Amino acid sequence: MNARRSPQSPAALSPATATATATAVAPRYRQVRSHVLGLISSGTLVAHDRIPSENELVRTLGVSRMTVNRALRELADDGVLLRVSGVGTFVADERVHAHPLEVRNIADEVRSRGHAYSARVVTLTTLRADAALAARLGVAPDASLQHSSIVHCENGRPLQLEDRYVNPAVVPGYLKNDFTRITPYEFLVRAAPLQQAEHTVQAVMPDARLRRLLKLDADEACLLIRRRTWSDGRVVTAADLWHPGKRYELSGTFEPLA
Amino acid sequence: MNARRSPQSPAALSPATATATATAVAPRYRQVRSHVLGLISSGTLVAHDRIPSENELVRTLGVSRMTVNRALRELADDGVLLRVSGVGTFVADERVHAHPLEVRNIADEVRSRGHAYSARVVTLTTLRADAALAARLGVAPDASLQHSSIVHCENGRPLQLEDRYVNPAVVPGYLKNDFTRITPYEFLVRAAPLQQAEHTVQAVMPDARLRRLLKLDADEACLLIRRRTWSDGRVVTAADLWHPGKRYELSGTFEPLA
DNA sequence: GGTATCATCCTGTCTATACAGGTTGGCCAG
DNA sequence: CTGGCCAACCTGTATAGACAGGATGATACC
Repeated sequence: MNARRSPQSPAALSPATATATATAVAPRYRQVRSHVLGLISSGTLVAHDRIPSENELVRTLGVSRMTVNRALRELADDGVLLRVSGVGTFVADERVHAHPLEVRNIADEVRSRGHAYSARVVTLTTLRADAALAARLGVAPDASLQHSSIVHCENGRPLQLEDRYVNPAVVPGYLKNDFTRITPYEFLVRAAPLQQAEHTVQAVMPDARLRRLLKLDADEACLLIRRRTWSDGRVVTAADLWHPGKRYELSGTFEPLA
Repeated sequence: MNARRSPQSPAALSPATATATATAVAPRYRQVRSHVLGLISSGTLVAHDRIPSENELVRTLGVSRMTVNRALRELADDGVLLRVSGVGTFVADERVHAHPLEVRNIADEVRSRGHAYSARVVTLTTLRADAALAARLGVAPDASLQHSSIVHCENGRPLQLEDRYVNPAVVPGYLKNDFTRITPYEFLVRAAPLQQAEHTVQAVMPDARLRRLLKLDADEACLLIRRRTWSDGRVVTAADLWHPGKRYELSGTFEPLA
């Protein structure tokens, strides 16, 4: 079952090689990438659908096969597409997989998959560190900490609950941000250069709060990533990142230096 | 065949495409990648050093510039190199942003904590690959595979259930081992050098078998690490590593920048 | 019916060539 | 010495053409 035929494209992409239009034009392989992402985000193609073959895209978009190939290969690297040699290229299924313990901006990750990012702020508070938090952030017990609790969503579905504690002595003004417009990551990396990070990964059973905020199924486990980041030898922030077990996995390749 | 008669040069790479050697030859851009990684791991080049330009590598390695370009671009994407348009390509700083999951011997891990390691062999069987397993190991459906199911214990308590599938065409004699005396890891790294590994990490709910073998609490989630390792371009083994959520976590720390 | 073969399509890789635009260092004129 | 110009080099992108090898369906043969 091959399903959908190629949705007639409005012919070629940018004004071909019109030399230099005043404003910078995205590279062609980027335009091909956007075109395919558009087919997915518009709903024209959904998971498991076959996308037009490289040669079809060559004809409809008026670019060379190597250019199409690069666009599709990168989308496959990003997990958006699945390529099967000799068969075709398909829209990957929904399971989200992020890179191994990497410190990245979740909004960028979601957008790179061609999906809509949104955030919901659950709570923003200033609190006093208990013994565990004080040890985790390297501050005195009872020190003042800023705490945010934010749900990051992909296409409106919860992808991560982020419980974050920030040491105001290192980065002041954290709670003044509008976290529906800027992610904690974006603010913090600008405020304090990231120099060291520590991760732990655990599987946990969700409590009632988690089930509610992440809209979890009854029999769904949670992947918990706990992260601390340092700048200038001091802990900038500690975060608990909770992910729905059925829709999220870490993945990555490891290549020993030859 | 042999389209690529290579204009031989001093330190060319593989013997071009010598038809079908029994073992698959890595693509040329992969060989370029390995060559550059070798310069770094050998200490010939260190952080901030400039690496040979694309055209130099073209001359030294006897490949086309597009092939070199792909290798370097991918290494830059991985954060190994830093490319500056118009200037050159440099070895990047030590990585702060990513931490690969390493492949380690669980017996060493346990012993390094000063604890007693023991293993219980649950099953050892030869079986035929179904479609999913065939895809995972890159073999034909119905191909023969060797499977081991082993519980690794720390001080007598289950720490990991390892479900492992081995391609006997790559490493024969896997099931002949006494896995209470040698771990699958120890046998396999000796039989086939580890050249690449892929991991995914998920949180899952345990089924009855898992609860029994890992002696899990009723409300305990499971951390599932799925790993594939390659040698000479072929999948040596695929493993499902199940860990009790309450007693296991992955962790990693990144060194500060110089 | 079953089976073997072949044409066709697909992705994956590789090459040779080309042009763009940025950077750098040297050379020359003022 | 300074400033401007330019050649040489670098990466980034794009193209056309080619072959390899897997997958697939049609066709011819037994």
